[in-house]
Amino acid sequence: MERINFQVIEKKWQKHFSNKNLSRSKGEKFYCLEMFPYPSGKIHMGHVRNYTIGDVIARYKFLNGFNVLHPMGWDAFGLPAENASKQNNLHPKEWTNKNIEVMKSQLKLLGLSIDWDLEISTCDKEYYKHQQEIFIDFYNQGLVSRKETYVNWDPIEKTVLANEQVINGRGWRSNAVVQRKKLSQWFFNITKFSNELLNDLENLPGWPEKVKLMQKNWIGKSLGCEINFELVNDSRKVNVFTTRPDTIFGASFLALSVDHPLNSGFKEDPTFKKFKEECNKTGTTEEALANAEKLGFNTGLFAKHPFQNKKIPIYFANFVLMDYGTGAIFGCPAHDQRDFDFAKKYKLQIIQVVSGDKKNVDLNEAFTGSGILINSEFLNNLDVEKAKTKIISEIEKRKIGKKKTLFRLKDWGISRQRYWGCPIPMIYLEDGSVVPVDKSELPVELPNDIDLNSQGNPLDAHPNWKNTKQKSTGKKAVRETDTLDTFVDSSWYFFRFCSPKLNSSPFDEKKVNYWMPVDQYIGGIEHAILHLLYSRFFTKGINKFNKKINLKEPFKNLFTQGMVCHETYKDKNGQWLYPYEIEKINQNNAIKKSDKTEVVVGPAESMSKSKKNTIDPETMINQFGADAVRWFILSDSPPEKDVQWSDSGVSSANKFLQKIWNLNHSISNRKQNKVDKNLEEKFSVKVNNFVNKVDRTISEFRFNVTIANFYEIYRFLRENMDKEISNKILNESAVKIMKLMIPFTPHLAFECLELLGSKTFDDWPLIEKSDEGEIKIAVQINGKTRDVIEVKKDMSENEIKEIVLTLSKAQKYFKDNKIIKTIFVKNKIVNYIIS
RNA sequence: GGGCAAGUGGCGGAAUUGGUAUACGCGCUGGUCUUAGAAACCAGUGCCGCAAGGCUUAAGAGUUCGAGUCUCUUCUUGCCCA
Repeated sequence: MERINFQVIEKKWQKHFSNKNLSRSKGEKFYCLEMFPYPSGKIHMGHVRNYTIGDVIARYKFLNGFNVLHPMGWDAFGLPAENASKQNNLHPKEWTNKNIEVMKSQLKLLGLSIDWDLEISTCDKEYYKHQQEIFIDFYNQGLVSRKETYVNWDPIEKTVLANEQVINGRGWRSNAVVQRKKLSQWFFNITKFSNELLNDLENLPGWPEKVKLMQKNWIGKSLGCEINFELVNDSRKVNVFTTRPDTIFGASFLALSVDHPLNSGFKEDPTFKKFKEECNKTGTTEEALANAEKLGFNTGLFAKHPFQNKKIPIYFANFVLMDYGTGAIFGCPAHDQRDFDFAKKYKLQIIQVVSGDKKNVDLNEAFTGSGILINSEFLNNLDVEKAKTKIISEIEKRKIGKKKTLFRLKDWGISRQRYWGCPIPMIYLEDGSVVPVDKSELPVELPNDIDLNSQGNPLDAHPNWKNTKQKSTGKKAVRETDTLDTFVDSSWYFFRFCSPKLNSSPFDEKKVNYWMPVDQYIGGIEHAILHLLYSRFFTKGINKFNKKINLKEPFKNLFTQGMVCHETYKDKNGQWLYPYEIEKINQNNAIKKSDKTEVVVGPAESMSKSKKNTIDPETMINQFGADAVRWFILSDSPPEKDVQWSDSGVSSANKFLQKIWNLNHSISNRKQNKVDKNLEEKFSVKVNNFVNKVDRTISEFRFNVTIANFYEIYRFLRENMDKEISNKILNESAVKIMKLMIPFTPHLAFECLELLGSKTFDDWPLIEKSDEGEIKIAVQINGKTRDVIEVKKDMSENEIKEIVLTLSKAQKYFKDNKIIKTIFVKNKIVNYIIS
């Protein structure tokens, strides 16, 4: 058997790829982009899957005549670099660049069709200088603002923590109790585009419905109205927002946020102070608010019901927040669970105003379904939707409130008290004004000489850097020492790839108008909301101020691939073990290699360092070859679903690729024997059908099915090697099939094409429609399949009946029975209904 | 609690979208070759049954000549939102 050395051919063809990209002078453009990686150290299997999927698509499009852009870069700013620096005493820049070198070489081992001439890195000043320019443009467009908000503050680290860095109310590293602190922060006014971000989802048919739905829920548009409540014996008013104005006749209390202005009379009240403290302990997430025990502080004040002669008590409550709506609600216990819980606790009235059957019932919980209005004066007998419309128009007529749309989406806080990020290009003048840095001074460069072990933000502790002058006036100024959230870096990198070397501006509009939008974007579902929403916001922002850009959405088609999973292993002490530390005895049992003790085999979970269930891609490539790794990671599951890594799987991929080589070798050395034209024709038809199938399944992203097809065609070719088929036809067929394999296993495919003497390496086999003369049809009796017969295509019902009654296994069913009815579907089935 | 998915052999998964259920791969069993193992090759592998045959797509109903696919109910799992 002929053997092939994968290491040798992979090196050979990678050298060949390195001076080629997928661009063509002719052909429609196709921008294929995978989410760029964070340079954490080494690539992991998730990257392998993501970039293999992308490579298949990029190569497939190229082979089909498209002019393909397939770039790669590095999402290179971020906290891990700072942490690693403290541990290894290595500057974040050096740590990051070292990782980039390693990961780039690993990606090259995979044989990806990436055009490395376009490589960008977000921590490079040639990149972030343009980001600062865009920031200033956004600022000038009113898309940037400065606001005071509550943040998670770590008093030991003296820094702001992200929500996911707060564990059980403590800092993840310092273990200090996290405080809610009010800080002045920079924001992108993403809410200015709330409507567009929501409505334009409808123009994205190439996005998964799931992702669109998640974004829709995140933006959270709700229609409702504001109602002004007058107070009893008090000139102040409380403006309330509600999405259920139809339940106004069920209102039995008002609930206000502790930060509501009405608190002015209570600020010195010790009970109120204690209550407010209690409220601050409750988290701010919607989930925490819903689950927390409902607490109230009775103000002793009353509001007048706007439609009835009735007094309504006013409470401060822990489940109402100042930054949603107006910071005040009216409570309708019968139809909102939180209000219901609250009313039960404080013994407030529960008035049912919506009912499924027009009757009052004793409610055990809030009724939130739809129904008919009751106990509601002029709204009675209307359904919920009609009642909403009517009450809103009534409220507007009486000038006590107005219709209002509210979004759940909040502005995007972008200030981070970190060193390793893009400096925010703003300065503070002595007169208190805050202005952008002059564009001619960009970039505001990160200083290299910093002390990462200082407490708080290192930039704040760097006086030389911090103190500056305004260029135009020469006035003394202090720099903003916060850096940008790293989500900003990844919100426009796809623009930069269109002209990555351009120095004068962030991008060349002509190139952007040619290449954008990204035709196929590929990445993990975990970015379904934030990264994709922010990128859409940036595109809309750029579109707003740059009139040369005509682009509403950045990503035409989106594909979200599943994760790579692996079994987990624990030793008898409950310690996680790496796969290489254990030995499988059978499917469910394993032992530890070092001491032969028993190992608990856990279910497959997404690969993570903490569970030690990771497999190193480079080790696998060295052992089985890059083509086998690529092949396996696509073969076992549909790409959108999770895939379970298995060593036997990748090993069998390697064996199969070896067989493919061997087959091609046999074909190229085959001795010609007799030729049967008829047989040869049938053979060609089958090969053609296969080409069709592969083409279809690739375009549908069903690569696991494509690979199953390759196994079948291999077997078919193998079986026909000693049949009466000409060398010419066999060789042509093999060339076709190897071309189909280029997107999956480029090294092997090219090596085989060279062996077969192919003249071209950059085209796709013709998709010819071809008919098979003979087809199989199912013979059913009373709907059950009793036989399958092979007949000529398009054979008539009568001809088939003849065959069924004389030759098929089904004939016995007709002996004592009459045919009552026949259902005949040409070329598919015939079904006889018999008595 | 709400929304959205999904449920097919020992496992990963196919099924031309209402027309041969279990393709293909893994695993397993037997055989050939080999000093032995590995590799390679051949055969088998949904369940029950010696067989003929019967049963089978989470469970149950419905529509249909025909349902993994459509409808309803229930159960389970996953994700998102609360």
